[in-house]
Amino acid sequence: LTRHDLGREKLVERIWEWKAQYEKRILSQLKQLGASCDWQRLRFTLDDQCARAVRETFFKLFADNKVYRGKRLVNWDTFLQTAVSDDEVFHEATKGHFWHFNYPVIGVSGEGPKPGEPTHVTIATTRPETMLGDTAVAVHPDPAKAFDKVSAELREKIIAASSKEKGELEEQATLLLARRAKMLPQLEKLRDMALRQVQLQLPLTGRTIPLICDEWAKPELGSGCVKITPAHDENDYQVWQRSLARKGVAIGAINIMNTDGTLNENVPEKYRGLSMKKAREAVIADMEVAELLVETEDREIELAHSDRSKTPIEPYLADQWFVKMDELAESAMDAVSDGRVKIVPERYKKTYLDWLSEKRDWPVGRQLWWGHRVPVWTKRFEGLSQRDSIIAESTRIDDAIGYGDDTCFTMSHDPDGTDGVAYLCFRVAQPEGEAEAESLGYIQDDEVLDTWFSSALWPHSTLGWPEQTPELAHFYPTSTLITSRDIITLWVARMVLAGLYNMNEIPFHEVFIHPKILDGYGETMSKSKGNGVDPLDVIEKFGADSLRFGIAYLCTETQDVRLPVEFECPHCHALIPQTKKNRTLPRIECDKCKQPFGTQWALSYGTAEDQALPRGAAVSERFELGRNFCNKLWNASRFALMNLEDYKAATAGRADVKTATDGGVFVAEKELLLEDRWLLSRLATVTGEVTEALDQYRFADAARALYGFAWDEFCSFYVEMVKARFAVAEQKAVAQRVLAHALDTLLRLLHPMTPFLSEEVWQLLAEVAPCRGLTSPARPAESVCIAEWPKVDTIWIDKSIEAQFAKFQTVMGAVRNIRMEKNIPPREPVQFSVKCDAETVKLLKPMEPYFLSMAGATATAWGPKVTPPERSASKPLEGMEVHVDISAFFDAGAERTRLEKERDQLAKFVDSLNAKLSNENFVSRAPANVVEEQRAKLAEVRGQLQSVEAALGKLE
RNA sequence: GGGCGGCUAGCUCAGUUGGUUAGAGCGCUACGUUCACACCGUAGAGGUCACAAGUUCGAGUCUUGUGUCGCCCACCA
Repeated sequence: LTRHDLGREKLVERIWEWKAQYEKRILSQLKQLGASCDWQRLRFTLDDQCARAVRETFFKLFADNKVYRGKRLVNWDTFLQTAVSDDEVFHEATKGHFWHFNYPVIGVSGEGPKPGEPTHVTIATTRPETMLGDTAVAVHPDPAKAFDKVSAELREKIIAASSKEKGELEEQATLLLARRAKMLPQLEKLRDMALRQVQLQLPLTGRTIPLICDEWAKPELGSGCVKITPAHDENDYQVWQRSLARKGVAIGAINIMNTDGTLNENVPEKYRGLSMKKAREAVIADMEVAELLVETEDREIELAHSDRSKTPIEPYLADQWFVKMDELAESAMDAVSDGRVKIVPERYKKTYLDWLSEKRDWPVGRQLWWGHRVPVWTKRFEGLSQRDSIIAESTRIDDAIGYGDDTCFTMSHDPDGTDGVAYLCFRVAQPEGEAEAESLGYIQDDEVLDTWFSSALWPHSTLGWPEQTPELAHFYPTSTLITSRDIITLWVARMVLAGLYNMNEIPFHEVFIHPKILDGYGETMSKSKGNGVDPLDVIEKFGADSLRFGIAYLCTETQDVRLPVEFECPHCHALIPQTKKNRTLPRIECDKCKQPFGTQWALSYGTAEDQALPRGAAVSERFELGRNFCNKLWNASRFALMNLEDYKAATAGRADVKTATDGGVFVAEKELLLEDRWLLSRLATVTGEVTEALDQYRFADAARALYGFAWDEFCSFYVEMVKARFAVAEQKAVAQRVLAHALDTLLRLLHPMTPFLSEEVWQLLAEVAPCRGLTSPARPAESVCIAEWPKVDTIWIDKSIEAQFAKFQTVMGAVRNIRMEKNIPPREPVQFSVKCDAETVKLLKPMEPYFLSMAGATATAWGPKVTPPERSASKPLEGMEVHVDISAFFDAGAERTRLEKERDQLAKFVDSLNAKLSNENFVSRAPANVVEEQRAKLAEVRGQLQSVEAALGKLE
């Protein structure tokens, strides 16, 4: 349905119906979540406020002389915005024809062509119907020069071209030369005719049009002459503009199209009311009858197409409201240049500044029927007397309303006389004033304002402007605007300039431009394409925190994100990939269970049967990451809570304690085990990383840091280790305190990304451990969302502790690795020994219980003099050797294979290091520390290689 | 046509100021359900970092060019 089918009132009614449907859905979902919302009140408040602010702004601009009436070409989507039926619009995308027409020459003041001059000018067009709006035919002002220029360009191309393309290009050059020889005299003759202002007969219309000179005519194409239709073609429009700027012949512009896509009263009667497509047929037929159709040529043509209807766009000339941008744009540029508004990432500053620097006036009118209507009433006048009476009337209207500040009256005159238009603008809706104006013959403008006009006011209009509300005073300017890059110019720039204009103050301090989510094919998700995911479906399937965390995880600085979409079969829960084909279908059959289900389209254009089908959700597997993570967190939290039942807070003020950053106290330092100090160090480091990442809008970095820490360090190591300590009475209390504290901090850090989960655990944690904290045990906030953001406890950050712990992890990894490679059954106990220095022994010996619980391995010996058992699998590590006794599983062949593989790898590494170090350039030019590092590495790896070779030798 | 960005494992993406043998999740392979978690655990396989030239002792990282995909703007950045 188009607006013409319905009429304005019905259309608006329909839109409200659609809105109401959406609201109902949202409301019911809010209810399910237990939320309440006075939606009606909110909606009307916002709508009223918005309308008021729009009118106020427009009035200010109008009174400030920043609004004017101008002309521009509007790209008209004939299919979507007009009443013509589907078969009356052009659908061909690239196939088309060139029609060659002859326009008779009637010379200067009708005396006909001079002897030797052509009697006809031939033009070619892909859109014959537009000839009814022609206002000139153009020929190049200097065809010889134009030919030379094209030839020169072609020659440059030939030089740069590959040999394959060369032949073709050279052929083109030859043709061009031949054409030049043949056509130049004729074109120069036409140019001379244009200079003496020769007129042509425009067939079918009875009008005469001038032959003019303009660079748009291309001597190398067609006949070298081009018809000019300024009201329906962008390039012709430019020709018109140039002709106005030049002295001499100024051509006109005739719009031949109604807004419903039919021809208007500016064409001869027989064509009026025809659609453009029908008019084309008629024009061609009539030209043929008049014997002015020279030939028809098949051609591939490029036309601008509407993104939505896929039909070609019909440009047409329209009178429009413009807002002058010079001062406004300047103010918005300054705000960013001098840093009052900071754009993140910074490269988008360029987009913003470049666009504004053009200071192109903003056409604010739109030929739609929904939106804020332009609050201007107009009345045409002819002659001075009418003009004077209109001025008198305007005073009367003012009087009728009673306050003159709220109306603004201006007039514009036609360029050529005393006729013109009077404009009345009302500041606020004034039924009496408007009625008075209408009774005097004023008509309200039919256009509505660009949607970005009201959007530009968003930061202050939503806070009640133009009233000076407390909200406005408190919240304006806001802190950060978060948006997508494709509306930096449309929205961000305009919000800044509107804010500065209305409020005299920027609307926000920072603008964060986030990446954009695309579908699996790299296309922008959109409702009309049907390739989106419904966040509500994602929440239904994966959970709200999973969605939120998943999005944060994807929010990297540079990249757009591809999100392959799948339908979830409501019957068997299989996932069916969304394809370009199935994404617009109202019903789909499941690949797996072969049962049909409905999609989001079932409601809009499915049959009743489709609508009755259960709906398949549109989701993406990429949110599994978030779901798994949340699940992991939940289970780890459950474990912690279970084991904190007899938790006792630490007592403050003990003498033998480590003093923390803020002077508070915890447990004795000597009570803390290596793993505690490792965890606290990591926790402090990660807190710093997350805080910094969030401060800089690096959401993915924050999410990744938390994911890695929570899963690989907190769960996989600390929680695993703490299990063993809970079994030992005297170790339990300290472990509990550290665990409670770590979980507490982790929840605070996670809260921005997993608010529901962290809040739930926070509440449960408060039950078992109401008083917690490292430095000064205290009762935390009653909700995590108001809990203080964790500070970085730098006192715990200890790189040497982390390095020591890494040693433990490496040995653990080596033992596990050997177990797997030797196919030792998981529950089979093994024994191992480690050759290492005395310091490492001190470090690792206390960890023996963990080797048992986490790798099923018992240590038999530690120290520098350890020798491998008779039948063992060995692994060289940095400064250590791990030997696992595998007498029960010994397989000499397999062990040899493993060692040989290891040897080859190490040998390769040694070679590459050797090569580097024997390169004199490297040794002399690289920084000393880098060279030293490489040397140390080489020594280390050589040692490892030797031990592998020794183990191999022993096997023999 | 101009501007911006992407191209790294089968897929989706990280990769700081150039410096060890380039990482993660999913998927894949093998093994494992007994004490938080199979939405799990342990281990493993998998990469000519789009291509070409250059700078450098050394390039995924810097420079230039080419290809390709995407977005924005298009008489003008």
